[in-house]
Amino acid sequence: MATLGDFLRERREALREGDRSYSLRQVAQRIGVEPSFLSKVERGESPPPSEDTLRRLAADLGVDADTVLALAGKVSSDLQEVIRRRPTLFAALIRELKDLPDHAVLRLVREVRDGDW
Amino acid sequence: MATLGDFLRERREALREGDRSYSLRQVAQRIGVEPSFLSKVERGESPPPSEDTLRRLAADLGVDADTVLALAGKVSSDLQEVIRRRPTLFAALIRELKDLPDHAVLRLVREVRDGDW
DNA sequence: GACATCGTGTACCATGTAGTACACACTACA
DNA sequence: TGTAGTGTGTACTACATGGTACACGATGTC
Repeated sequence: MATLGDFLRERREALREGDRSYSLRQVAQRIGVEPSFLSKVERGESPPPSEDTLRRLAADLGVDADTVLALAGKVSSDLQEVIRRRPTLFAALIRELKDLPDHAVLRLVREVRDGDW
Repeated sequence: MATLGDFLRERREALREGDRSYSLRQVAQRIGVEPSFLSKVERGESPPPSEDTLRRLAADLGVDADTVLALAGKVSSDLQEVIRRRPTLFAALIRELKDLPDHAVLRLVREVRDGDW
């Protein structure tokens, strides 16, 4: 699995091929941090930004926020809140699904979405 | 919902009815923190302890660790890791289950546990 | 060849986290 | 009636978090 920094830098440089506004400086300005800070984040020299900053960054780069947060070692606060509201219930579920293959979990997601739960 | 401090204090004092070793000081010593710190935690005057400390405390008091962590505004690190490994997949699932009633989620847990997933 | 833009290096900082250390006053009880 | 144990108040601390501020040299572009 790529590191957060590599992932962000690769994505930004890819976008930059077709759009000069994806320079480190301009992205930094759009998401509201100092260029030097974003530079350090992309090179893994700084501990990852806050959830809010990561979300703005993910949005600017057009990538999935949950993925970026995961690479930063974080879990979205809205998911955490769902778990905190019913901790034993969701803990049981997640531990049950821990080792299931993707397709099985996905089947579950669809079942819930389509079924009359 | 009770606060962390109230929950811990009530539980400890209940245990203490039948066992003098559940004084604040003795519990503090068993779980490896200073009595003054545990006192502040029980009165909500200190930000919640670390996950490790909360786990030792939950174990000593014979209560569910996930519940205690939730009251402390935290989510068990092993659950977080499960999500971080497959962030989009688990994010989709959890958001799907967010507003489902307990019995529906529980049914899901059992289905997975018993079925051939 | 001037000027803008680029990424980076260095120094700094406010706030939060997760506690320790120790003295104090009260209660229990033998 | 002393002494052992109880909960609490005050002061302090080391480290992590999440950044800012600004100068620097390289690059590109007109």
